[in-house]
Amino acid sequence: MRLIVARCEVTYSGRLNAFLPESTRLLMVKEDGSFLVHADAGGFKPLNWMTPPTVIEDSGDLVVVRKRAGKTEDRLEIKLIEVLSDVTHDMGEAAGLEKDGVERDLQLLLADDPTHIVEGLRLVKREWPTDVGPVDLMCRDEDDGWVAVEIKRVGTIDAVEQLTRYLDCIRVDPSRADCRGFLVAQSIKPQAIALADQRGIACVRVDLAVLRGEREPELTLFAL
Amino acid sequence: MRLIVARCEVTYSGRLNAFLPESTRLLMVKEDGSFLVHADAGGFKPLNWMTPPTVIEDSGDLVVVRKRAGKTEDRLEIKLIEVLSDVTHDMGEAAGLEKDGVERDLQLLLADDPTHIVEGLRLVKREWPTDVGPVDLMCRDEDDGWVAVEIKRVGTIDAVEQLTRYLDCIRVDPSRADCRGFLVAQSIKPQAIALADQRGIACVRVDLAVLRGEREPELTLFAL
DNA sequence: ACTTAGATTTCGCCG
DNA sequence: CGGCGAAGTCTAAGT
Repeated sequence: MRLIVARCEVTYSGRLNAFLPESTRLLMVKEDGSFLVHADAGGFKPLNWMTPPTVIEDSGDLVVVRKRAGKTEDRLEIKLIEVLSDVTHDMGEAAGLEKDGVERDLQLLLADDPTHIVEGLRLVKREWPTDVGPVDLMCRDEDDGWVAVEIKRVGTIDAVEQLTRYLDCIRVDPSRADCRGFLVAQSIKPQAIALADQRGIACVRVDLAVLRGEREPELTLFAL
Repeated sequence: MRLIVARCEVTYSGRLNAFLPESTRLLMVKEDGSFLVHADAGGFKPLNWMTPPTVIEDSGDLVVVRKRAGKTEDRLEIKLIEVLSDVTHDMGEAAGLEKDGVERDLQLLLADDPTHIVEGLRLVKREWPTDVGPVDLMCRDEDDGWVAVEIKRVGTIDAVEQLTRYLDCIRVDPSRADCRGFLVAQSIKPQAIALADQRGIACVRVDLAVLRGEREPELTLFAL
């Protein structure tokens, strides 16, 4: 990885056009061809960047990063006015990132015990296929009625649209014409709830810690 | 900006949990409290990060970055195994980024001259409000018929869904029951065109350079 | 190669 | 402050 700290001007042309006037910034050149321009503020996002594959030309006072993007070309030009530092470090190969708590984990926990969604619910199949994509969970309720469940970390209007498409598909089969829909998420947006109501889709909020049994539900009615 | 190159382990807990085993990485501490962990590959996204406001504690062999996130706390722990480099640069104040060519620019240009969408079209209002969000442009055609226009940089199936929701809402008013829908974009996906056709929504491709009058339309029929 | 859906999405605007 | 929509979104997976 090469790290250059320099006063510079940056011009980007490609999917849009952008210009950065003279200032001191960090230029990062990764081993895989990634190129990033970072300011000393502004959170995790670079001011400008280019993802691999790139071609980088460095003529000393001008760095040009290019990439083929369809029929046109993405181009990043950095005019170096004063280089304050220019070092290269060998970092070896990267080690993998292990994550836990994303949508897939929610789905596995709920598949393991669908009663967290609604009492008496039983899993028929995870990733139940339809013509327009797989339903996260297909279940049966206490009365043996079909229930299609869409799981999200954050429930938005798009999730309701997605579940609606599935239900349209599922209900074509007369034996599943009465299939109900559930949107299950850690948090659900008001507009999603409104649209779900319109379409007769139920919304359920779940808590990751409760699903794991690390914490008791806040409300336990008539616990026996 | 402080730049540390070190062999380290990283643990994140917050919205999810994540762990990075020992490897050499770049730790970036920005003046505004942003903290980033970059590998020597993987594009513009850091492996781990935290956006301001943060509290950073550095005990020499352990760096802890903390942030209040609602009722819980986000926490990033970096166990330093070997520090290869640790330098700080003063970068002064940041200079603003100027962008051009995003959806907003398209919308302004088309609002200024809707005839680029279809001959004879006149603007009634930009960001015309409905119950499910604002329509980009509400117009009238040559015969005084209502026309709702959705503008995107890239027209996808989602854009058609969005415009459909708007139209459902708009057409509730009997005086606008015949309102037509237009999807206008620099490029439109084949599937979006197919769905739009099904729903009687027209698709129009526009060119940023043409809108600006920098270039003539490729096809001029019977130009007078 | 193209499309779909997730992401600690982030970011900016507007209420 | 929260909701909502755009983003040079990026990225991984499926087709």
